[in-house]
This record gives sequence, C-alpha cells and structure tokens, in this order.
Amino acid sequence: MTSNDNREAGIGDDHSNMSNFHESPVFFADPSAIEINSDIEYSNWNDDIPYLNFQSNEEIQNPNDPEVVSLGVSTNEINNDGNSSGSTKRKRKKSRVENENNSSPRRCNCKKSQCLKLYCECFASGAFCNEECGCGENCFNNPRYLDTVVAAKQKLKTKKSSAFDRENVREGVTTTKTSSTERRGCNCKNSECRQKYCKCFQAGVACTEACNCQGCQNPCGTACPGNSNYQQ
DNA sequence: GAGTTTGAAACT
DNA sequence: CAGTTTCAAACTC
Ligand SMILES: [Zn+2]
Ligand SMILES: [Zn+2]
Ligand SMILES: [Zn+2]
Ligand SMILES: [Zn+2]
Ligand SMILES: [Zn+2]
Ligand SMILES: [Zn+2]
Repeated sequence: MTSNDNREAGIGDDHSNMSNFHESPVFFADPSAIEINSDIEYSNWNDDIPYLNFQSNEEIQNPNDPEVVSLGVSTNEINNDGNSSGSTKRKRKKSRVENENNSSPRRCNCKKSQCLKLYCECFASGAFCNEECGCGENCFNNPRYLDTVVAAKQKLKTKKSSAFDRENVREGVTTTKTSSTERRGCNCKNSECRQKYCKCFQAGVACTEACNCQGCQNPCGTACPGNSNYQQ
C-alpha cells in the first residue's frame, strides 16, 4: 500500500552507477579535509567519518566469539568452496559476517537498508562497508557517498543524541548511562538469551536490569532478579 | 542452498 | 507511548 521506500537520506534515484568501491577500501587521504557542517556535534570517533579511527587490534575478545571460535570446529561446518588452489587452505571463507583480521566489524549482507540504517551492522558501528560485505550495489555506506552517510548519521543522531556513541555501538549493548533515558538491553522473549539472537549473549555479557528478557538463561549470567541463574 | 525464527530498528 | 512492519542476522534443515 503506501509506499515510499527508498528515499531516506536523500538518496536520489540516480546513483545507479556506483559499481564498486575504489581499489582502496578505506582510507581518507585527508580526513581533516572533509569538512562537515559545523552544526554537527562531534562527539566521538565515527561521528562523522567512519573508519577515521580504527580500533586497532585491541578489540575486546568476546567470550562468545562469533564463529571464529576455531578454524576447525565451528557452529557451522567450514564452508570450503573447494575452489581453486588446493583444498588444504583452511582459510575460512566468509560464511557470514566475521572480521578476518581484527579491524572491521562484522560484515553485513544488507539488501534493502542501503546500509544507511542501524539495520546494517557496519553502519551501526560507524564503519564503512567494504568489498567483504555482501551488500553489493545496494550499499551507500562507503566513502563515495560520504555526504549521504553523514546525513543519515546526523538524522539518526537527531532522534537519539547518543546514536553513535562509541559505547553504545560497542556490541549493541549499552553500558553507558549518558542520559537518564539511555538504557539499552535485550528484550528477548523466545530465545531465553541463550542464542546469539540475544545481543547480550552475543556480546558475551550478562543480562542486566536494563534487560527485559523473559526467562533469561543467558549463559554469561544475568543480573535480573528472579531468574534462575541470577548472579551466576 | 533455501527457509524459518528472532529481536532490534523503523514506522505508524 | 504502544502496535505493527521491516530488516538482517542467527538458526534450522
Ligand atoms: Zn550493510
Ligand atoms: Zn557492510
Ligand atoms: Zn553496505
Ligand atoms: Zn537477551
Ligand atoms: Zn540482556
Ligand atoms: Zn536475558
């Protein structure tokens, strides 16, 4: 029925010719050269320019490593394409989203969000998409459309001042209390916080009072009183 | 690989 | 604010 869909961040209908990113995935020759409206509040790293500050390699190692748990045994069998060059190469093909090295967050596979909404993990974490993402040509979250990306971010920040605060984006679980209305937690109803559907569990942290989970069984523990594994 | 389930984001 | 829809990931087969 109603219908206006893709017209969020002022995305025109003409950018069809975006083909692929530049050979250099993510680098700004001159970050400071990128001037943005001074109206924008520069609060943190990715506020304006994603990837401007790499998180280096000190990413916290989540107890529940996505799927990098081990190269030999994973939740899903390793997907070996059996493609070229020897099969002994146990280079985990990206079955889903994972950070091959350390930098980039998980890779997305967005299809309809254009990677300009929080649906996109890349965008949500303040990072550009890159070739490893499966978003392909639907993606606007790359330096080529910096204006659009910045606009989309600013738009979100208008709604939520702390939309892209570093802590908030950490793993989808907010631990900061910048404002009084800044409580973020899971609201699991059917997973009992035992699967990665639960962002708390996915982040490797226990559920807290901020969560509204039902029947929480977060293996990482839960601070929700009334739960069986309280203070596990 | 397709199909289902899930909970957050987005929308009304 | 709550109800609904949309979304992409997690999961299942
Ligand atoms: Zn994306
Ligand atoms: Zn991406
Ligand atoms: Zn993308
Ligand atoms: Zn949960
Ligand atoms: Zn939780
Ligand atoms: Zn929980």
